[in-house]
Amino acid sequence: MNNRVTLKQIAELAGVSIGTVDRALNGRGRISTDTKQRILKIAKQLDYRPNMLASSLSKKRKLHIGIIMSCKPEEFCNHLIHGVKDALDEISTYGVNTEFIFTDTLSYKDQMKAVSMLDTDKFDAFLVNAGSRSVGDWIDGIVKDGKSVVTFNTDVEECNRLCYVGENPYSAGLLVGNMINEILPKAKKIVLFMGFKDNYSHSERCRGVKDAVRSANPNVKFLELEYQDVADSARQKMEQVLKDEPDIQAVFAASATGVWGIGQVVSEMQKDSRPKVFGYDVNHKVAELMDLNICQATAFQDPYWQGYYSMKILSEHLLSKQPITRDKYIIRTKLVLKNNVKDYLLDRHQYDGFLL
Amino acid sequence: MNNRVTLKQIAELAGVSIGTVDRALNGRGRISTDTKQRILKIAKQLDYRPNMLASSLSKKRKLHIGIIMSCKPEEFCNHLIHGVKDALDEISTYGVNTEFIFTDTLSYKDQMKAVSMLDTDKFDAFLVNAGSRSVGDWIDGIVKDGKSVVTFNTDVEECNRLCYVGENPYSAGLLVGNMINEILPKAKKIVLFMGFKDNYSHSERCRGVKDAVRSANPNVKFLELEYQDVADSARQKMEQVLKDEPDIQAVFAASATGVWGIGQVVSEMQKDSRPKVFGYDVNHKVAELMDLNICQATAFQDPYWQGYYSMKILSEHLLSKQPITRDKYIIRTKLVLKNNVKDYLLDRHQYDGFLL
DNA sequence: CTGAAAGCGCTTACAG
DNA sequence: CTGAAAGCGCTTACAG
Repeated sequence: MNNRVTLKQIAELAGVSIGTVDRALNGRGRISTDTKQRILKIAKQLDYRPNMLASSLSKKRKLHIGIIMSCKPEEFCNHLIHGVKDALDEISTYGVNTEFIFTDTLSYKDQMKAVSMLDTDKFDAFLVNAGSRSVGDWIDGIVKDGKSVVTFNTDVEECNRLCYVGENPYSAGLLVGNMINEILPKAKKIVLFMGFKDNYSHSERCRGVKDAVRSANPNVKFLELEYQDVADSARQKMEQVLKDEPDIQAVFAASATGVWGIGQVVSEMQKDSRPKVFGYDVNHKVAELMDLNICQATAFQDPYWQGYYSMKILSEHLLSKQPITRDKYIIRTKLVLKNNVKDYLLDRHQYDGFLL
Repeated sequence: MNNRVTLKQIAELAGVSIGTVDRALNGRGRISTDTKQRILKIAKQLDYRPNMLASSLSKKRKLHIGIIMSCKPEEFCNHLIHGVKDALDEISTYGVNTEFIFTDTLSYKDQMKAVSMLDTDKFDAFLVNAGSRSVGDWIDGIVKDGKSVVTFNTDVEECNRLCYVGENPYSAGLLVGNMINEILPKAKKIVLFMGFKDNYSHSERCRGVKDAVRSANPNVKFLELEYQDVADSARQKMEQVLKDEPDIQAVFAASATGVWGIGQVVSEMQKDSRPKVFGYDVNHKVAELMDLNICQATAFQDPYWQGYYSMKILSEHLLSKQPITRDKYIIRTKLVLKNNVKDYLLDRHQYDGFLL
């Protein structure tokens, strides 16, 4: 509509039928090279841009997309889910529908168990929150069957996925490390807590923290601990490390679970002997610790938009047949302080008047 | 398509023509109340949701939207413009086109001069970067003519605009104030620089900074200065204030222009006598000052998404005839440190793999 | 290799 | 108050 050129206009100018114009423009069926060239030239001259509405309406396509992800912790995963669903709402009239395949954790075992019971033939594509490197093999198999896969929230680089949509955990770690430098420019000893040392996101976040702190403060010492992503375990490890090393000035925990366990211990300490706590992710417990000045800063991954854009990028690619141009679409991790943490505590991302 | 219910199916079930179903569902023309009720009931039972593609395709509507904004500083405004254009790309097949009305500044005078030469009858709606309170009167006149107005980037609350899309400058100020507290928990004297004291955004940002700092540090003293949003003016005021008050520990400037002027002066001082600088907005000069450890933190407004979503919200409202449900759509202002400032220095928002 | 025609789901005059 | 029909711009069998 508007002033835009249509197939019909091109057909008239070229003296052919609109079916032929379609063949020239979309490479369907057989067409002689010279009429094709003629039509292509006219289309370019007139700046023809196809009307996607009409195109979508006439090809009554059905796309079935599977979403493989964990459903807990709910406080985090619900944001991912809502993002995916909102994107789906925008494109469901184009014939896209989805099926969520939830697992309890992102472990290889859990994900493979869920996937093995799946009739993958029903699906045209998958969105996968790739929890572990080994999922890459499954993805490669799927891709070999001609299906498309986009990873989101966590990535597996060495596989044939189309692209990744999510944070860069190393950069996010640098940012938190930068904050530690601002608050404790002369820290001597810092403890880094990881849920699992071999969890890519956790270890990358810690690597970022270390690199940022070391670059400003080369003599700092780091201790690294694992808490199995369980708050009680973090609490116990924290108690132990405080006994062994009473002079630690800062603690970083790579997940909200760890922040909570550590925060419990710190809250029982004398105010002037407390180490500063730097966390990851936002939930009500973390917010509470920030309010008490126990946790100084945390990081927000924007899971809603990770879900939204992974879904949107995948389905637009499938619908338009246009190639995906980038390997990674990075959602920047945001630094959250006491004062703005409440802005990130939304039951659903867009509630309360916040958009981004 | 898909499994979704169509007008035709409803028509068959109700034993009427699809024209009648359309009249029932969309309140067009005359229709007897009982057939209307019957059709509405069936539609609800079947969960009928109109196919917006088909709807848009058949009503060959043309919407003309005017965008009133300043075109400088370019480093900032280009992000707004690109956001608006990208949103437009997504909806131009729905028959929306736009016209930019650029002014040199956001002053009432400049904006009214541009607007007075405008044939407002051509337009269905306006997006306006409302620079001053007085623009509200013009907006009210436009709205009285039956046109829709959305404000973006800066707001005028007391007028009949549909909604505002942009930052909350007071909250953003709180965030920067929070950062000052973390770095200088015992600051005694802080200078606040505003481009213009009666600029709403600038004064709100400063109010936020003050409130946040005072809540943690009640005895702090504030000095307030104006620099007419000119770097050289900021530089001179800074030199003067350092003479009068050599013991200032922190400076906040409410715009990038001010940060640059102030940063020049600070860079010429001895390292150990330098006050810490906290800024606003991101550009190459601010990034340079951060790299030199002169500016400790700055705030990022996300102008790209302000432009994108203001355009998207306005046009979706016009196209769908659905009411806008919120008065304000807030884009959260992000805290930027030395380490991540480069992630925000993009020629165009989505370049370099960053999405959000 | 090319054309004519039906159809996607909706809207909009036009009859009656 | 209601129906039948044309049309939005494109795609897709089906003829030729």
